[in-house]
Amino acid sequence: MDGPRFQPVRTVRAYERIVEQVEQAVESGELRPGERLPSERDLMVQFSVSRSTVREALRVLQARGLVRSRPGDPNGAEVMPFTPAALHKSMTTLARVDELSLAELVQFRMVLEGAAYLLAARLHTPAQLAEMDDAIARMRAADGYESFSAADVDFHDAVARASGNKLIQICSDVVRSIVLDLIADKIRAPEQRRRSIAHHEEALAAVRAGDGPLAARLARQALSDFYSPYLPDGALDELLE
Amino acid sequence: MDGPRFQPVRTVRAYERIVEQVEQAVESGELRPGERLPSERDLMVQFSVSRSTVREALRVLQARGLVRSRPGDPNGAEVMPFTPAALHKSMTTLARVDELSLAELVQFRMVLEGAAYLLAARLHTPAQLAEMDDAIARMRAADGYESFSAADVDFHDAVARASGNKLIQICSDVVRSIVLDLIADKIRAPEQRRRSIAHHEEALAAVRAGDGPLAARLARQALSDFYSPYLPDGALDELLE
DNA sequence: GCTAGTGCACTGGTCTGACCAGTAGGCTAC
DNA sequence: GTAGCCTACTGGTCAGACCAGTGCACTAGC
Repeated sequence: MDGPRFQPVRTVRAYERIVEQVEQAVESGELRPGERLPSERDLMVQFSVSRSTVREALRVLQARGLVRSRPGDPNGAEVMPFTPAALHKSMTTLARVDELSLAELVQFRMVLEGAAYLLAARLHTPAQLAEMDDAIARMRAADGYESFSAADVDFHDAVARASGNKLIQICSDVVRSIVLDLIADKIRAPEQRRRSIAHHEEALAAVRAGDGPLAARLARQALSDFYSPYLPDGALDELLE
Repeated sequence: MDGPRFQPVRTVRAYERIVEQVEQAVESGELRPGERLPSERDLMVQFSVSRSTVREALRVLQARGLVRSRPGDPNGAEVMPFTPAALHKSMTTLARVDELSLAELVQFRMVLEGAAYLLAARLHTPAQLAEMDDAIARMRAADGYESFSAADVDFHDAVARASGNKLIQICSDVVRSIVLDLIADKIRAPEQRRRSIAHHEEALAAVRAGDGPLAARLARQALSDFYSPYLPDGALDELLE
């Protein structure tokens, strides 16, 4: 049985080949964000396929967030700058299909935010600290849950950016929005906001002082406090050293 | 200017409506993995659209990993169990477009693996420990890079599973394969393998002893050692407390 | 001369109807 | 009873058509 090692043949659909080619052009930088693809009618000539096939390929590319098309646009589809939308979508699906529990999501947030604070404490710039100060000020001034939440998101985003790691930033953002979405219907007591602000201030002080481990621990603690009412008892304890 | 607050109208394409409906059916559990969608010709009747529109919707659903279709199948498209394939794809794209540096990816791995070890140290089962032992044995017995790498992956996967957090497990897996892919062309000295095995054994001992923080630190250290040759000096130091 | 308005030539979105190569399951011939 | 064929499906692809939009060049009015 040691004859020539044949590979299983993979029947490749025409539209997949188109997707591959365009994808590769984008990834190699040959096609840059903002540039335009030829029109569908041009593409069908270039790839010598029918328009349906071109369109199916474009649908896949669009689902992956690589291009966007607009009806009536005299140019072809636009190559998009990267957005975490596709990442967000697939993670949301993962969470919705109930493969993921809320506890797992919050745990993941604790891990990511902890890392973000740890890094931010060591790498922050004065401008980023100012952003965090500003966000906390807006949290304190907020007159409703919506404005409070917006400022809160801004704060966390500033920390994530200060971490210098875009992947941490993106994933934090995605997971945060999923978690907030899942508990959106639950009521948040205004009293919780005061405690939340205090937590943020403590963590920010640690960041400012350059004490990464402390900042990380405070961040995890704050998340645990905030979300434990929605979770089984002790679900997050493992991450609070 | 305080008239009725009009919402900007969003023109919804027909195929998007189909995607939404099917997606919702899958997420709500109305359609379970393994079940079949009606055939395209049936769907065009049910949605009262043309087959092209149905097909474009199916392409999007397929790109999201929700369904799969096979030519000639007398049943319709199959609803897929969740796979992180879509997640993997979008993260790979993110890395390929050069939005992400190798350093950021490895940093992210250090964060995730650290968390996995921390949790695994506290939650592991005897069976999972046995899997880790077995993987290390196979690493030691490996006669080539390929078998070594496979055993290595098994080890890390066992740890990730022992963490009890599927999101950590999936993301670790995705990021690991991306990183390995990025440095695949670089040569790994066999001498590195011995050191790697020693690192794994140390970390496993810490896991077995239930010392999560130690296991996490060792795991991060091991990753840092392994990848630092491919990275700018000090790129990972921030995560080694 | 310059601007405001109007066509027009294009775009993407959708539809219709057709053909092909596969597959599975029932039917027939052995 | 079984091996093999037949048929009625499937998804993949093609061709050609229509529509509602969009941007731009051109023109009519100032």
